[in-house]
Amino acid sequence: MAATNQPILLSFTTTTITTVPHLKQLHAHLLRTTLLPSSSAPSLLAHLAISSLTTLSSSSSSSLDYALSVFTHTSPFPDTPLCNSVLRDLAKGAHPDRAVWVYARMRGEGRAVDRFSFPPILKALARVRGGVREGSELHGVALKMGFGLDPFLQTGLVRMYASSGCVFVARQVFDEMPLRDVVAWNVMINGYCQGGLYDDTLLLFEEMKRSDVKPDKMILATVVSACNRSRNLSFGREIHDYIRKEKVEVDFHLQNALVTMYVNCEAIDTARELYEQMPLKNLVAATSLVMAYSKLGRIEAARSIFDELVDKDLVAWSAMIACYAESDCPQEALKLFNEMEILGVRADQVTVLSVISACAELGVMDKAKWIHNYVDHNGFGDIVPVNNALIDMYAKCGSLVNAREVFYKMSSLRNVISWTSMIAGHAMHGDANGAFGLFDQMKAEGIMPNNVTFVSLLYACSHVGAVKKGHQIFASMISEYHIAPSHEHYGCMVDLLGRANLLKKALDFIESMPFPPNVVIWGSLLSACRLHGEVELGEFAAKQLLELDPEHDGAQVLLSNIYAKAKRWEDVVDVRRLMQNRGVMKEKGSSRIELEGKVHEFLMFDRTHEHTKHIYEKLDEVVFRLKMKGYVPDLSSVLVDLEEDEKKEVVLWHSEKLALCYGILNSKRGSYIHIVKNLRVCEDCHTFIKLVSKVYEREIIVRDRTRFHHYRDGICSCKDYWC
DNA sequence: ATAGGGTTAG
Repeated sequence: MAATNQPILLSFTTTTITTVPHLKQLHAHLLRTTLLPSSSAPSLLAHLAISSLTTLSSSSSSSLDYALSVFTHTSPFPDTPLCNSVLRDLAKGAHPDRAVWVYARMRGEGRAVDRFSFPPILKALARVRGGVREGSELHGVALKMGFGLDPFLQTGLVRMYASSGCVFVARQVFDEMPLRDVVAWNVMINGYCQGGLYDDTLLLFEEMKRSDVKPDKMILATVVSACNRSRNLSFGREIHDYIRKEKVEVDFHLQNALVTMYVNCEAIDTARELYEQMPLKNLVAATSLVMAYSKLGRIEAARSIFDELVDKDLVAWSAMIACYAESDCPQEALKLFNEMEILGVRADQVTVLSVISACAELGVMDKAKWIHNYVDHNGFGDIVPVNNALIDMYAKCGSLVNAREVFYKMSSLRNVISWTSMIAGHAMHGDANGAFGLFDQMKAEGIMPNNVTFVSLLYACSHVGAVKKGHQIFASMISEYHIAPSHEHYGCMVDLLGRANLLKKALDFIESMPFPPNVVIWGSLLSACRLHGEVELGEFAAKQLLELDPEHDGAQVLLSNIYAKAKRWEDVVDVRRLMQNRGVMKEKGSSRIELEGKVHEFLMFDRTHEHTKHIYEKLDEVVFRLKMKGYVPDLSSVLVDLEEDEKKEVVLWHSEKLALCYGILNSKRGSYIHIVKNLRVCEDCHTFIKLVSKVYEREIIVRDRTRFHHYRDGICSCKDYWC
């Protein structure tokens, strides 16, 4: 027996135990063997349990608890130094509450606490919620034992109090310290920083510089991170200068803190320069750069940082996927998600939310169903924000039926965002009554609407021209719900009044605002003027808008539209020349169509599709047949003063018409055609698609920039109240 | 035998 046991024991004592099976195996051996001297077994076992605790302290709680039970069941109970070192490991691990537990066991077993016990327990208590209660008790115990002036104890107390939100008590202890070294200063400074007291952070740092303690790299990292959080670029730069002047060693953490600080203080070029100097690219710095470039819409810059990373973690992947999802590149987002999956990186909630919003933007039912299935099969199905995102996605993919299904399945989990997503969904499909009904139901269930709920409701009103109801909702928002209207609410009202051709009232409304109108508000008025051919007020609105944003392309496009409608070609030419001089580009219209799970994208005049020839032939045929039914191309949206024939071509080659013809080619009578357009559908295309739905007997669903149009038998769900 | 500092991000 001894001969077979010995080598196993030896192998256990010379290597670290890292897994529970290891420990269990050893435990079993020790319990079975009778040959070990009874006195040495417990101590050996306790040591081995410790060696496993070191690595297990950050793993799953069940593994940890097993090792802990081995530790606490050794007899006699482990002595104080042994317990102290266990406390140390537990305090820095993933389950600091277990340190508190061991401390309780220690006391219960009559083991004395010494000055070495306090720092680890305090550290653990600093990381446990509500730990300050036991922490202050411990404070008293330590004072009674005469350790009051022990710098290790005091530093631990400062940290414990500060991280429990008791910064003032922490400061009191700090002020009582007879000797404050760089660690003590760091803990106090960090305490202010974590507590959001950035002014105090920087003040204390200044105070430290006046004392005889010299700042080191760690304290500088803390201070730089305070500059980051408080967006204090100038102080951050000063610290950076100090670091260079004093030749402080810039390690990983410090470099990281500097890059993050520059990124968040919108000094992205400086951040990039520093990043380029890093010998090893750190994930955190890289990810914050990716996110910063994403916010600026610089997709290629974000991607190049991302591509350089060798070991990408989930956050890096998620940031890049979100970058695409938020920058009008839903297909790239899905592609990247797929690559991530192939590499075996497991998505989390944040990733999934980005992917759902990419699917929403794409507007393709096939993909919507795919991600929904993914959600259900990967354990995200009960997460409220995920379900809310699914509701929004289905609405944006044209299916209120599916949106409702998700909504009803949520039952008791629904929150204000779930309801608001449903209301917004009905609004975008022009079902105002559905939206109002949901609102009543929501109130009946006691869910308080928020400002976004009201934006959605007003939006529903403006899509059907419900002027009276809109006023009513706007008033009740203020009086009943005490929500102060924001730019968005005023924008909806201006939109509502403007579309209803109450332009003067819209202007009055703008003038009644308690704060200056913004670009969006003037834009709403301007587009209403375009709709109703109102030149004078349109010019006024455009002038106001361009004063706020001289680069605004939409204003110039709309203004030239108004002039074109009034056949004021010289004015059109002037505006266009202005646009060209300023390099203003009109966003190109594009339309997507989904056929058998494949997405085809068309631009205006597009001739790149493999079936271009057939598509244009079909277009000729469709135009011919529609003309027989009385279709006359409406040229009023054409900006340029061309010959009539040329204008016709410009109108007929709009991307949605090309997509539609491709759809007719590839579908049968009685089927659905689903198109997503990035801009608004023009008036001519609107008429054109209505006629196609009748002549070719197709149901056509078009999502444009602001809403859905369901065309069937020559009629559109928007009842032509749109634009 | 055993003690105090920076892990940041969506």
